[in-house]
Amino acid sequence: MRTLRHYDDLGLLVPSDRTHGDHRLYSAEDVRRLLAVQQLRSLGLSLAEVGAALDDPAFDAADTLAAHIALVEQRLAAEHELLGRLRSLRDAADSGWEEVLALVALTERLGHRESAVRLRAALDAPTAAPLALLVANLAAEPDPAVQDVLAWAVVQQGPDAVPLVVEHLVEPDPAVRVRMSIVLAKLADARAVPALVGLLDDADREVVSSAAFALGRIGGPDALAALVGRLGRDPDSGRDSLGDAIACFGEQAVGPLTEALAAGDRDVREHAAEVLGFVAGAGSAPALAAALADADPGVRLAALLALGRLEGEQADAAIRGAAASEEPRIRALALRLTADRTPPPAGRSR
Amino acid sequence: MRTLRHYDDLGLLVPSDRTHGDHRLYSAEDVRRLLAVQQLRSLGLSLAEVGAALDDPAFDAADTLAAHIALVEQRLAAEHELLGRLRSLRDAADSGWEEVLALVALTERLGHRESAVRLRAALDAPTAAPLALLVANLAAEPDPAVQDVLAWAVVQQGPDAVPLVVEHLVEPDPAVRVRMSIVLAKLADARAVPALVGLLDDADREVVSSAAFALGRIGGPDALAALVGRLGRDPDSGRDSLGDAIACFGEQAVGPLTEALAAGDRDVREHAAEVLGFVAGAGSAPALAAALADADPGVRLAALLALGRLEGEQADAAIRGAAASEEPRIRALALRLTADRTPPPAGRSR
DNA sequence: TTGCTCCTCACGTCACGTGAGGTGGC
DNA sequence: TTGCTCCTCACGTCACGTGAGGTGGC
Repeated sequence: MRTLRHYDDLGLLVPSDRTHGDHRLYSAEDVRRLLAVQQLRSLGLSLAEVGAALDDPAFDAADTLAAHIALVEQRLAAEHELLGRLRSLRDAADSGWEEVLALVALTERLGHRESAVRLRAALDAPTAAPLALLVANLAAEPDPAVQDVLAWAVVQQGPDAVPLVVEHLVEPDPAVRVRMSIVLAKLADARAVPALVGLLDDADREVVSSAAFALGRIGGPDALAALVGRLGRDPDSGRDSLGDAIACFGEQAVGPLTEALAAGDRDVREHAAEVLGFVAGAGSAPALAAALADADPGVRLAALLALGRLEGEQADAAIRGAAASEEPRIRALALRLTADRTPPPAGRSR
Repeated sequence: MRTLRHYDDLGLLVPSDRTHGDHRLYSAEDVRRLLAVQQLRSLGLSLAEVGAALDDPAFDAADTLAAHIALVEQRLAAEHELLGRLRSLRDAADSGWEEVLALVALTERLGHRESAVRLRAALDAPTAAPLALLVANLAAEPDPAVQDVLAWAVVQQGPDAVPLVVEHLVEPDPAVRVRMSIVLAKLADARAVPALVGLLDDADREVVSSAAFALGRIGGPDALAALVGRLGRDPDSGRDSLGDAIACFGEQAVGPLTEALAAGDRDVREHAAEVLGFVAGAGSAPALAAALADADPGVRLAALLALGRLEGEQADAAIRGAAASEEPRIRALALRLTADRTPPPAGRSR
């Protein structure tokens, strides 16, 4: 075996004896050392490192392994990125090397250090780039101007982009999750709903807001149910975006909101009442009128405020009723709302 | 730049002209070729492949890329495995190289092609091996005898093993998922519940069964709710394991099962009735008695059969009542059950 | 005596990096 | 004339693989 001679030459494993005919003779101890060498080599250490590990008492095991792990992690990340690039090129390769070269050139420009170059590349991209490349660069792009162009390019490609964009919703950088949510809002495709629903529990407020916004744009019962399920859970900062998103559903939202107003706990009921005030159409009035009798004063107040935002006879009647409440705060607010609600002139022409 | 001379030597990029002083002169065309070479190199192609790609029209782009992708995937997998080994060795490395060598040797023996060697290694392992190594080998082990020893060794290590075992619940091989579920059943730790609940929707029946079994052993309201949520969804083969698992909860299961019996759809109600017959204690009888009046004949029959498995006065009374049913099938079964239920001799001694 | 194993050089791998020593253009 | 760049060999990298030609033990 050549390897043994190589180790002998290096002085890594010198057989402790030779025969008369100069053949190498390995003792049991030599064999043990050989095993050790092979074991350390199987960890990816170089022969020099192996030699040091076995002979130099100052050569620390923990340090060496830690450094080696860092190195392997780095290699792994590089290979992973390369693999991603190769896969996104595979389809283009059917058209031959020119196509591959053009795409690699475009990729290089999209990853250029000068944002001006990236911007030019993004403007050129839609005609030539495969979707996966655009989406990957959108995720990695730091410059807002270039992001805009890439997002526009992705949205232009239509529904095919949805699964690719959804994959990036799990990226560690919250800004990327926000960006991708906004693109999904524009694509408005129901396949994005489950992943966006997952983001409603995100640790980052901006992410939650943009996911809620996207769910509002996409619509559908699942999205609505998930949004209503969030009611009452956000502190002030997140409430508005959630309400806006639910308001996108219009009349459809009245049913679930009414249920939440009837069955949820205090915070949920209060929030549901608030949001009902933003839902277009008169369907919300009965539920809000009923909520004026809620057990919790905060909910009663929120219901009255919401009624104040609604138009129509039912809301008028409920507010008039509240003006006779025993509760001073409710009474005062109801009177004020009544004053603001100039009744439409008789005949309602306009 | 040495690289240009190297490409010149190889004939990959020969400058189209030289100056009087023999300096290389690269034309615009040469520069384009250089860019192409660098682009293809950045994909990880060798210089020989790059040369062929640029010069040999028969050298297919799609084939080359596909082969290259396969190669990179293979390297990536190997690096990934190496990284796993290195990480599991990192902690041991504090004690020095001897410890590392011993662990590598043990790892080699645990991965040996002869199962006899692996068995010996597994028997030696508990005293020396870190948990992650045992768990990884348990997942990869093909021989049932060795699996048993490794599973035993993992269980011996107690609750620390739980997160490591849980990670392997997502492995592609269903047999591995089953094996890990069984280990989790023995560890009986609540941290495993969410992942096991996920396995209840697994495509593989055996996996679902073993996950249900493990959830039954672990217990807790979440596990119970998830199991009850599966009622009525499995074909015949999966029913028994689900019922057995729910039966592990004893009296605790009566409440959720009663709810399912009242509110679920036909299959759910029928299955809930069946399982109630296996839940120890008399708490099930009232719900089953009520289910004798279910709208669906299958549910009525299942409730009666379940009552037949229960002991106690309430069950007796319900069965006697059913013996007066207008439904021939119910009447016949009830009479038969009444005959089988010899009333306990007066005095109830023993 | 005949295969057979093992021996010692020594070149090749892959894509260059790095001097050593020399030369043309500003 | 003086730096400066570029030139041509040519060795080194990393862990061996692979002959070429020779020799000891069965």
